[in-house]
Amino acid sequence: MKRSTQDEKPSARSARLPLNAVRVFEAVAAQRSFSAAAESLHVTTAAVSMQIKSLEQYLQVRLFRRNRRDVELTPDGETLLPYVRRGLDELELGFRAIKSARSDALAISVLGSFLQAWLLPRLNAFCEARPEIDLQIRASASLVDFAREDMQVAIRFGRGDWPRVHAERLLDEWLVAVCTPELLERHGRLPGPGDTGDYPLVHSSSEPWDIWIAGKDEDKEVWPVKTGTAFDNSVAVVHAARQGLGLALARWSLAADEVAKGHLVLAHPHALRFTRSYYFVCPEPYLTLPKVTVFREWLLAVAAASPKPPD
Amino acid sequence: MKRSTQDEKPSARSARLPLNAVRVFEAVAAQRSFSAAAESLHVTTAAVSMQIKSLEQYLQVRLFRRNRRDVELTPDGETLLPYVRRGLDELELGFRAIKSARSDALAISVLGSFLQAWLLPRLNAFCEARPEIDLQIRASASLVDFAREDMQVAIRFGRGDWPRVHAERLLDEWLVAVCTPELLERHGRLPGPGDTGDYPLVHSSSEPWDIWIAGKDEDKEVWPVKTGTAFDNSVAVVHAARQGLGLALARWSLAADEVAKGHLVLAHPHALRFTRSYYFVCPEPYLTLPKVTVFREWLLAVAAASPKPPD
DNA sequence: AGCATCGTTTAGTTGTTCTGAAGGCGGGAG
DNA sequence: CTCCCGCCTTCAGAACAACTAAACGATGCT
Repeated sequence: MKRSTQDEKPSARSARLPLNAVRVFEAVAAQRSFSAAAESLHVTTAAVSMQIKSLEQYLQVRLFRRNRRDVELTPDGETLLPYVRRGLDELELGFRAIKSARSDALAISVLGSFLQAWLLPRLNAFCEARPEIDLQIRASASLVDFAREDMQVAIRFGRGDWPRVHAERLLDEWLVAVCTPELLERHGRLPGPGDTGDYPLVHSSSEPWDIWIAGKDEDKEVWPVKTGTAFDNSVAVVHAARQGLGLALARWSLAADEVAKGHLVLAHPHALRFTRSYYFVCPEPYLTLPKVTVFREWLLAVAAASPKPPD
Repeated sequence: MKRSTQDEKPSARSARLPLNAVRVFEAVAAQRSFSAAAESLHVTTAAVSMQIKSLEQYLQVRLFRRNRRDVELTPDGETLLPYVRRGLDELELGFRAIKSARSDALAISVLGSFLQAWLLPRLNAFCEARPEIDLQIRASASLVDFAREDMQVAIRFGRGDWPRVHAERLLDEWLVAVCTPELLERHGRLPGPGDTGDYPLVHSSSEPWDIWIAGKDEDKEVWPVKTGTAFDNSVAVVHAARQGLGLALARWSLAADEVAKGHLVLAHPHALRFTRSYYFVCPEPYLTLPKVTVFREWLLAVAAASPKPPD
């Protein structure tokens, strides 16, 4: 093969960018340690050291400041890191896209509470309508990293401001005061937000009664812990209320079905709006996968048909 | 170094994704040919063939259909390609970001006509205010590929819908009918859009008089060619009008300065709005580079202070 | 002080990637 | 029809990049 020095194709990508060194760079930056990165890459520290050195030589820039006890990124390294993360994520996402385009499995990540109280009761209809799609549900409290896991879509609770994903509002959320009809008859309607009358209260650690009393949104991440019956699970609170244990402050989406069936009633017509909502989330390019499209459209339709609280 | 089989760090990126093969894949996909890709990568066809083979083995998927005369992407390859492009672009962008963070040069790509008639007259102020920034202007009609060129920002004309860049509206654009004051005195005001009276007309191929007569926007890409004095350059039309050659249909941004100085006057107060505008464009992450921030803020301020047409 | 930790260096080895030549395959020219 | 050409593939060996092990320097902890 002949080689000339000046025959670059105009669109040719510079053939020498040290991609493997880039991967090593990301590992070191993530662990802030050459040795730890070496271990996670299954090579020796020496190999990592050399890769980083070669990348630094290529870029003519020092990427890490080697301290005695640890390693930190230089400003240049700090600049580079987010690009490298996004770049490698994108490549990995591509590999996963192919894998998932080849199978009929659709893996969904969803909050346990939401799954149990909202999604599961509705999911049967989808499975029957689309038996060819093989749903795999994964309940999880933490955010999915689509580049690291074979997951195609997620339902998340938040403000829809997650970086580099397609996020589409599904359902708004409210807090309502619910109890059994019997309890309501015994104690009467609540005078209003800010007052829980003489009701026995059922507490949830994530939506404490303080919110209702303050009449404000849930922006504070951590509320003071209250004594009394408390659950660390938003669904458990609803169940407790259904058992007649007391008045519960519940997420509307989780209590709505029970209210519709008459098992629970609102002790006050007011519904306290969350600033956060439920979102349908996936990597933007996955939107073109047929099974994702189908599921998304079904989900949006079902969400739109979901009852809103009174008030 | 000890090695166990099950000690994956949870955050470790799968260490074996064949990054070099990915680069080869992109080259082949771009050129639709193993041999051409080989040449642009400065290796033999055999090497390319093996890289692709190893990638196909890794993914357990055929990426190319080898025809006799050429090569085409399989659907799976088609799926993978955009991810690979984005991923490699992002990495390359990172390298460029470091390089450009280290220098005080700010490279700007801008349309020749806009540069000449709008940007240059204003740029001096910037150079004086920020002498430490070393501006490099590049006039170009085509869109810049920030991943392939060492260019930090651009000014483009369009609808602001370019993929994967930050685009911010700078200036709207109008078409106005301009001529010298003498000509206006001789021929009088135009009766209205759709009528050019008995004026001699100066034509520009990119903004032909058909637009004015139709009173419609310039959505059609190609207009029928008109006979008569015609220029293929939007600035030349303005100059021609200034020479008294006739009535010109000119972009407001290019004629405004001449109008302000009284060298040109509007033959009709109507200004025909373009749906396209001038945009400040750069890769999103570059927005954090100080020199980009400084230039962007200056540019937005100057654009906001730029005169709007009457009407 | 002495050991432990961490990154670097060196020299030698391993393993991957590349080359060059040969080969298959099909289309178009003669 | 046959031959040659263009294109990708395969193979064996060569070239090279990447890796390991071991020794080393630097530093902090005890």
